[in-house]
Amino acid sequence: MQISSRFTIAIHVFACMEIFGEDYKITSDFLASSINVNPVIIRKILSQLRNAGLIEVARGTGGTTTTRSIDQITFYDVYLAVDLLEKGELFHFHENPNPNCPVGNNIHAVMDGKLACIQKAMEEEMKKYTIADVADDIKQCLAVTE
Amino acid sequence: MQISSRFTIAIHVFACMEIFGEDYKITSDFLASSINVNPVIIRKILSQLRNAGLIEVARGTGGTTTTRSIDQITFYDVYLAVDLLEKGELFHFHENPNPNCPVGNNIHAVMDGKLACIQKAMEEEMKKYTIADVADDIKQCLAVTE
DNA sequence: AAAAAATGTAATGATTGATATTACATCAGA
DNA sequence: TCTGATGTAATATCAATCATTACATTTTTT
Repeated sequence: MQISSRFTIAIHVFACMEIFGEDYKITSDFLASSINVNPVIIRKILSQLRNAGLIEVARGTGGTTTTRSIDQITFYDVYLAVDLLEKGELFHFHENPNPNCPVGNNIHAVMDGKLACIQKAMEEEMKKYTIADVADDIKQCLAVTE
Repeated sequence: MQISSRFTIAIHVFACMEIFGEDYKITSDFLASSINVNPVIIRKILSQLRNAGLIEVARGTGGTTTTRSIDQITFYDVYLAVDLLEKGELFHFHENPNPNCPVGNNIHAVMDGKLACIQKAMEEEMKKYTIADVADDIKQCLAVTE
């Protein structure tokens, strides 16, 4: 099963805030038009980012701003905000192995540590990339094609 | 979104094959009873493992065997066999960013490499663990509690 | 005070994937 | 031939994603 597109959409949101923030007011309609999804989807994601403390959203007047420097916002921060895993577990373990079976009785305990390591490897790699990396790369793309 | 329990079930299958393989015939009913899911689910997973070349399943008579030593079967092998990702991509990218927007036009190219690195970090960690590791740990659990 | 523009959010629907279950054709060995 | 097993189609339930409509609420502007 894939990780929800909410994640890439959220990164896209931040990129728009950085690239267009000075010249435009960043509304959900504005974002929806760049990302090409429904504005309500954007608003839900903005809510999640706001709840995670990553952005502030102006009611009434509209507009979105980051609460800290974008080189301090990692992919992992965004992932946590937007892709709520049940109890934070990446792997879905089958619920009820047979406790009367020597394997069923121990499989969970034996695998948990290994699965946690795998999840951690992914999360640590996610922490290496920031919104600033994405914004810089896009700026470079734009500079080249000018 | 979580990774399907087919993955942990498949590991459980291999563990049963190793722990019980000498004393019992490993049928889908036998496995279903230890894992506590429907036998048809097990048969589907066995099919996937067979298609991936990891096991052989005897028709008619029944029974399952591995095609190679279990210290040569990694979590990654099992994951690939069982959790078919669309085009192998862990992340679901929003499909149609606006090509007329400077951000929408470049976001995909700019992010793809980073997402691939994250996915690779996870896959490389998966390659570190084998079925033998799991089986050994279970044997140790059983030795202690005897 | 009213209008305009935007957010917050509930409600509904379509679609997809996971899992469970029934049913039955097929296969191999006794 | 009978029995026990696999292979697989068909169907159902459930949860999650994403789209969409509708509307209450908030803030600024006029």
